[in-house]
Amino acid sequence: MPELPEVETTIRGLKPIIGSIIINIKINTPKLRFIIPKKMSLLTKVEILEIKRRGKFIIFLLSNNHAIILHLGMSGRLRLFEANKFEQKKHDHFILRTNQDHLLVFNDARRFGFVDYGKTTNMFEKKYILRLGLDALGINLNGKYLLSRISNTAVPIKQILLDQKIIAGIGNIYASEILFNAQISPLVGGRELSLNECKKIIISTKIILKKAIKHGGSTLRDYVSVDGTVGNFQSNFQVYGQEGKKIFGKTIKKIVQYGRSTYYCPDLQKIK
DNA sequence: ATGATGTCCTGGGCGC
DNA sequence: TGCGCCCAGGACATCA
Repeated sequence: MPELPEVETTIRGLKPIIGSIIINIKINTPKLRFIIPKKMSLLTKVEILEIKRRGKFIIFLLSNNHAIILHLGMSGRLRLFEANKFEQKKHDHFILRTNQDHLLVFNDARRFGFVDYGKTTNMFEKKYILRLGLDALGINLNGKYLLSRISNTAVPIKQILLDQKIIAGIGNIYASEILFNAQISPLVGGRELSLNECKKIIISTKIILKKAIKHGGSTLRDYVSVDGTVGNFQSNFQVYGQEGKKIFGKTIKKIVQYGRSTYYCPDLQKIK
């Protein structure tokens, strides 16, 4: 579910617990995508120093030189509650209580998400972090970088945008929206793209993702921000989920690439 | 290496 | 109202 804008919206909503002390952590479900390290449930009297994002990963830096890394997967969400207003729900897998009586709750119906914990130095050496490409909103991400990463591959650009090893943060919804914005066909192979087209894609990436963040992300089924409010960028989708509708008089089409839906407008996004 | 497919899960929506 | 089927925002493994 959650792509970069939803993860970013989540992190911004977590500001109230920065500087708080963790009192305890309750693990209701020992295994999500991976087994949750047991020693995390022993965590106590540790300050949350910082909450960062890397691609779609959420990183909590703690005062004991340890870090929690969390991925929301497809259906995961983090919610923040006042302790006295909280009612546990189905799929609340992980509950962190702070000294301010905030509860941070990780709910994930499909359990494709995960929570990991360990020494900060070790956490940044995890392969799921090391292999990430440049962040989609990173200052270093530019057309030249994209070109250098894709100039040898026939993989279609839609699939390339989903590859976290190349650009970290884009998911299936925003990939379609970005390519529509850049007026580039999702079917074009990486090696067919010029530097100028790569530049266009990166510019569109930043435009779309930033705009989505401004709108609090997109809510289709699962996603809500930490206070439970829904994002509304979905009302700005130009092509995603819009099969058969017209844009500038041209029809939007849905195709399947690598088992994932792609929406685009063949008349406006030509394969050169 | 590549690309197509399967897998981990639950739940919502739709057709019947 | 119920049932079965298909689909879903992620990421990875496996197979030919």
